[in-house]
Amino acid sequence: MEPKGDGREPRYPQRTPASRRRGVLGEEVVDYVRELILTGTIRSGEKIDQQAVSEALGVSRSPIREALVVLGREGLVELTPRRGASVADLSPEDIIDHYALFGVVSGRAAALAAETIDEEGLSELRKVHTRFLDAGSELGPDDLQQLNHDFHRIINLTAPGRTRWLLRHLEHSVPSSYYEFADGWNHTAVQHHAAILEAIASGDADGARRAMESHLQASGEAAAAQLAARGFFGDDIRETMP
Amino acid sequence: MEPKGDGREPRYPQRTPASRRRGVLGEEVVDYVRELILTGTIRSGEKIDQQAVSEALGVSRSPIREALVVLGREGLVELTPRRGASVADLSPEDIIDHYALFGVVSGRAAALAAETIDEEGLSELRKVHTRFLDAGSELGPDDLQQLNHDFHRIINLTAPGRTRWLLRHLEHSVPSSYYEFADGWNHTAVQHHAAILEAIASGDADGARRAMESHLQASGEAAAAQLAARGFFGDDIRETMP
DNA sequence: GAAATGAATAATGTATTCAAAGTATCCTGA
DNA sequence: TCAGGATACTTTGAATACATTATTCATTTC
Repeated sequence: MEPKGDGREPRYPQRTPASRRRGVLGEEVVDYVRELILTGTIRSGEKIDQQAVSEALGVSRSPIREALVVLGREGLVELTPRRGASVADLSPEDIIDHYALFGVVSGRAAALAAETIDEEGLSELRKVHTRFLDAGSELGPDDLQQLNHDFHRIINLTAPGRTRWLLRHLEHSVPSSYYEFADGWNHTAVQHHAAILEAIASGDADGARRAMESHLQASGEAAAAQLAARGFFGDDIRETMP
Repeated sequence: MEPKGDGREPRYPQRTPASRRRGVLGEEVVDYVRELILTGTIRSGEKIDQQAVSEALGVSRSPIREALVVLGREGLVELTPRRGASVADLSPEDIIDHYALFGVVSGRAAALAAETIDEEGLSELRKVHTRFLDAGSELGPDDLQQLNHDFHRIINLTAPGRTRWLLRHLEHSVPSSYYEFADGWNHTAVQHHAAILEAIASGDADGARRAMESHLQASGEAAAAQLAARGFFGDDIRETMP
C-alpha cells in the first residue's frame, strides 16, 4: 500500500503571473520553470509535466511548450522527441565550465573596456567599486548584488552588441543571484574587482582579460559549491544508497 | 498603379520536410527559416509571416511559433510582443563580433587541447590537416568543408561538454558553409590551421589560443565580406537611393 | 488637402481539440 | 510466482478554433 495520495503531487507552486498581458506569457513561464530548476525545486533528470505546469500557472499548454523549447536551447532542460522534457543533468564540472565560458567572454569585454572606456565610464566604475568596497552592514544582499551587477554592466557596455547579447544569455541560464553571494564571497569579489579595475584604468587589456577570467573562474567554483551544498546535483540519500 | 500582383508574394519556397516524423517538426522549421535568412532570401527587418511559412511547409502554425521563438533566442529574428517576428537587423560589425566570440570560445578549446590532447587525437589532427593541405582539384567544396569541420571538431572534442555545446550554437547561428569557403579562403585557412596545429602539438596553450582567435577573426571578416557581396546587409539599391 | 477618427480586415497569441505515441495495468499461462 | 502480452490510460505533439490586438483603408473634420 503506497502512500500515493491523490495521484499528482502538488510539486509546482501555484502562481499567477503579474502581468497577464498577452504576448509575454511564454517568457513568464520560462522564468518560472527556470527558477524551479535553479532553486532545486525540481531535480536533475526529473520529468517536467506540461499539464502540471499549465495548471499551476493557469495558462494553456501552448506557452508552456514554447518555454520548454527555450529552456532546451539554454541547456537547462533536455527535450527527448516524444518523451517530453526533463531537467538537464548538470554536473559540478558543467557549472565550472559554464563560468569559464562566461569568463572568456567577459574577459573579452574587459579587454575591450581597457582599450576603449572613456573617462565618464571609468569614473562610474570607480564609484560603484568604492561603494561596494565601503559597503557596511547597512547594505542588504540585494544591494550588494546590484552593485556587483552594475560593476560588470559598466564594463560590458563597452562591448559590441553581440557580445553583450551572449553575456546576457550566459548570465541568465545559470544560478547567480541565489547562490553566488554567500558567506565571504563579497569580500573575495571586491578584491577581484579591484584588480580588474586597476587593469582597465591603466589600459592593460590583457591584464584586464586575465583578471576577469580568474574572477569568473572563482565565481564558478563558489557557485558550484553552493549548489552542491543545496543538493542541486542530485547527490541526496536516495540516489547514493539504493 | 503599382504592380502589386495577387496580394501575397510567394516568398517562401515550398518544401516538404523529409522526415515528417512527429516530434522534430519544430527543428525542421528552424532549419528552414534559418536558411532563408542566412541565404538572404528574406532580408533584414522583413516581417516573417507565420501563416505563409505554415503553408509553405504544410504544417500548422504551432511548430512555426516554436521555431520562431528558438530563432529569437539565437538572435536571428526579432520578436516583438504582439507584432510578430521579423528578421533581425545584423550589421557587418555584428558578424565580426560573433566570430570574435566564436574565437574566444574556440580559443579556450584550443588551449585545452594543447594541454590535454593525447597522441591519437594529435595524429588524427595531423592526418586531417595534411589531407586539407594536399587537397587538389579532385576535392569538391563539400569535401573541403568537411575537412575544415573535422579539424575543428577534433580540437573541440577535448573541451568539456558545456564548451562544446556553446560552440555548436555559435557555429549554427551564423553563416558558415554558404559563405566562408570561397575564393582563396581555403589557402588562407590551411595556413592558420598549420599554426594552430603546431602550437597544440608543442603544448603551447596560450599560442594555440591566440592562433585560434586570429583564425576565427579572419573567418569573420571573410564571412562578412561574402555576406556584403550578396547584399545580405540590406544595402541594395532601393534603400540607398530612395 | 492633410490629419484624425473609426470601422473593416488581417495577423497574432492563447486555448482547445484530436491523433499518435508512450506508459501503466491487468490478465493469462507456463 | 513470474514472464509476457494485450488493453486501458496518460501524455505528448500537432492541428484547429477563438479572442484580442495591430494594421489598413475609407471617411470625416479642420
